[in-house]
Amino acid sequence: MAREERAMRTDVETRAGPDDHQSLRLWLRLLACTNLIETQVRQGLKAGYSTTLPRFDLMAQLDRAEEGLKMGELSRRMMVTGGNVTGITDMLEKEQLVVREPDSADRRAYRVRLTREGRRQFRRMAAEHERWVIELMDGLSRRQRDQLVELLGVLKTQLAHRTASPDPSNGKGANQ
Amino acid sequence: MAREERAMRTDVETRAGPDDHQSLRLWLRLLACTNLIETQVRQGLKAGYSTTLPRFDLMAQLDRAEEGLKMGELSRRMMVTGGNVTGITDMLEKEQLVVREPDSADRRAYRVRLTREGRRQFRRMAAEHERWVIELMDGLSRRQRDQLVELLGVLKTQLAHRTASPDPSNGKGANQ
DNA sequence: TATTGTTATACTCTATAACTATA
DNA sequence: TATAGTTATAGAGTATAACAATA
Repeated sequence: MAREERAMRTDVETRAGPDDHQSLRLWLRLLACTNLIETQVRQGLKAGYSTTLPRFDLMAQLDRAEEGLKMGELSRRMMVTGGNVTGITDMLEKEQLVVREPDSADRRAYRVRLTREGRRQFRRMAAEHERWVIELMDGLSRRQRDQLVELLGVLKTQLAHRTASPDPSNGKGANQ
Repeated sequence: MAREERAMRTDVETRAGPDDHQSLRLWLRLLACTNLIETQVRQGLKAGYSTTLPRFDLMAQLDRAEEGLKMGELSRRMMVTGGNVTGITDMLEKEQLVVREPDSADRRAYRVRLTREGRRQFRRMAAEHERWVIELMDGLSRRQRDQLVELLGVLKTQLAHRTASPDPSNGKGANQ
């Protein structure tokens, strides 16, 4: 009988040597924590809802956009190229969790929206997702979590400046 | 002429609402920071070395193992199933960056090692990788980085307990 | 001409499962 | 029987690039 292989990408920090630089250790630790949590979340989404993180992400974007979003807007928000959004939307539409509706102002465009079932399912997922996260984080004190949120906020701001737009002058817009 | 689509997975935090729970905000922020950095690193590895993070990871494991590692050991350390390690190793071997050598003690097994060229290239990559990371982190003060390393250490420890081995009694070992 | 979205293609990473050769 | 590693397969996610319809 076949062996069941099971593996989860989790602790990349094993590749840090003992005398590595502080920033490198920080990065590997950051990555390790993220992978540990992400693995759990992915498995939860798959086991409980047969869905994936990008699908969850797309639905999350729509959940906060009553009037729906155009494909290009989804693409930008998810930071993913247009073709991918088409693919994910196709799947979700086939499962009747989202619909494409014609955009009244631009006949090239659609507005993608959650269906009622889609919204219902997303809310359920999101609530459970939050419970997972809360549980995963509960080894930290409230104060420690606050500190982390704060420090990561600083880091994120710094990173955004460095990474956001390699060439903002290139305002080609949309799907890019 | 075709439009060049470019996208980087970066800021997932856009999916957080204003009144979300603290742990959820922490998680989304963690994910955002990691994605921002990871995107940069991936691009750097691709642009400068035509390689990927998993390949880098495998080479990093080997760099710290003078006598090489068996496939199963690589699999465990990288937290990836055996088939994947075979595939990545195949590619690296074809490029003469690693070699499989017969294991003297077990004729079923190989020891995978970096070639001289592989080690040379890895060291070069690793040095540049570290420079990228240092630069990405340098918006934080030394003290802030220390705090982060510390707090993430706590988090990681907690997570490891929760996630490490779903069933440690199952000592089937190896490729699993 | 430029933009919106789709299609087609290709590649990497991943898991599952069956298979082989040794142990 | 169990383990080491491979092979085969399948699927998701991603990017690139060309395309049709509309602006």
